[in-house]
Amino acid sequence: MKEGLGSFFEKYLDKKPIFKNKLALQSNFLPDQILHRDEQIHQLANMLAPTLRGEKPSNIFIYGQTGTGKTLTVKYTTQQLMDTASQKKLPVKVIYLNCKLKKLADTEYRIVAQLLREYGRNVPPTGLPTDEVYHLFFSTIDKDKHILILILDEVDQLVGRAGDELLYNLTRINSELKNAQITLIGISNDLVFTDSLDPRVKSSLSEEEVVFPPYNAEQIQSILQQRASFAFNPDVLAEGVLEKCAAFAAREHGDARRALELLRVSAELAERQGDVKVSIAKLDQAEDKIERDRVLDVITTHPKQYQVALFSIIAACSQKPGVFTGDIYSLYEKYCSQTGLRPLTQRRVSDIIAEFDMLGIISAKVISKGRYGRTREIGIGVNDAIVEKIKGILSEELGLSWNS
DNA sequence: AGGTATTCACATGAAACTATTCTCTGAGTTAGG
DNA sequence: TAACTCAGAGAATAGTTTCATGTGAATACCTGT
Repeated sequence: MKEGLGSFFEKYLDKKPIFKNKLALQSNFLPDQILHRDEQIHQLANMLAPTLRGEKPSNIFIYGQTGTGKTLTVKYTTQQLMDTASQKKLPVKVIYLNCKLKKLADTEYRIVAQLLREYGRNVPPTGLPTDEVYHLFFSTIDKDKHILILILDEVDQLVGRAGDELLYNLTRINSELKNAQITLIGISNDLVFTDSLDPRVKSSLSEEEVVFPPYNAEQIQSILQQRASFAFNPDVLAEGVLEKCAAFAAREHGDARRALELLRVSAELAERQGDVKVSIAKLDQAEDKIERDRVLDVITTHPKQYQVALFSIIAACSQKPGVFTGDIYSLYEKYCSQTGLRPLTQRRVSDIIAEFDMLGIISAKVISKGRYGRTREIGIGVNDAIVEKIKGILSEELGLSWNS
């Protein structure tokens, strides 16, 4: 047994590795050359340049769909800016915050707290009144003269969760600061989200705008090429893999992140299966695996109530197609009493169903059945193999069986 | 027949409530001088 | 008297519940032919 394992490891080491540098395929990898975004980089650089003369640049609003290189470009540009600034000893500070990160920067309080942390002041995660944190921030930031460029990634998430109060305060804060000045860079992939903003916030946040169009298949392919040359040892990619990968991602509104993930997972699969090459067939497997992992992860990390709800949905859907919210809810109540769980209200379950729909695990469409009311028509949103997996997990987690 | 009005079964929104986690404050307690 | 402890007050937040209002189209109900 021991020897078997030993030789396994030895073989493993002998094998020529597929990856040279796996990090290059991670979405936060910052290559020193960014392809197909020259124009946007140029615009950004122009907008931010006044910083170097000690003038506050306009606020900038950036939008484009997911995986179009927004974050990457902004990080790259500000990085360059910082390099120049620190060479010339100019007082510039760049802070990047991703508003989607739970528990870190998704509410007003947490953002200000996080900013303070960037300035070296530790702030408790709770317990303090919000305005006290604001005051602290105020005095901290105004202590010495500098320009702060604050990048808020995925601002739409922040506004959806916490309202535009924070943005309003931040845009207004400049007039009250004596020394420091703040410039906001908002990044969003929701094009219509600015409509829901307070008009004052909207106009001051988007003094300047930069748009990131989706990549086309060709561009994605060259991006993949670039990353692949970093990430892989030569000759591990089979003919046509990059092409297919690019085509696949281009189909989904030019999302480069997807393409990179697909490529990475394919290679991981190949490596694990002991192949020396990444074949085209691996791409399909990888696509499957990504989807499955995503779904299963969602299920196992959600609380019991969600699981019972999903259990009910699957149970109902496997009986007959075209299931409605009411059916689900009564089933749900039944299963709740079986498991000894206190059932949630229908209002809540309705939201849970909507959430599962968002996650793509089920498909729920609001339809009107005329005289017979308005409800959601619910169906399963993933393929059968995954459903079977889900069934297994759920019945184990909940201790319910599928035949009642 | 053609046109309105109803009506159903929830959807969708907003506000209020609950439980949890955390800080801060100040009264009471302790130990040392 | 200074240092320490510990309960209670206040905050922020997530997850709900409660209450209120909205809604699309299949039917019921008219109306006039």
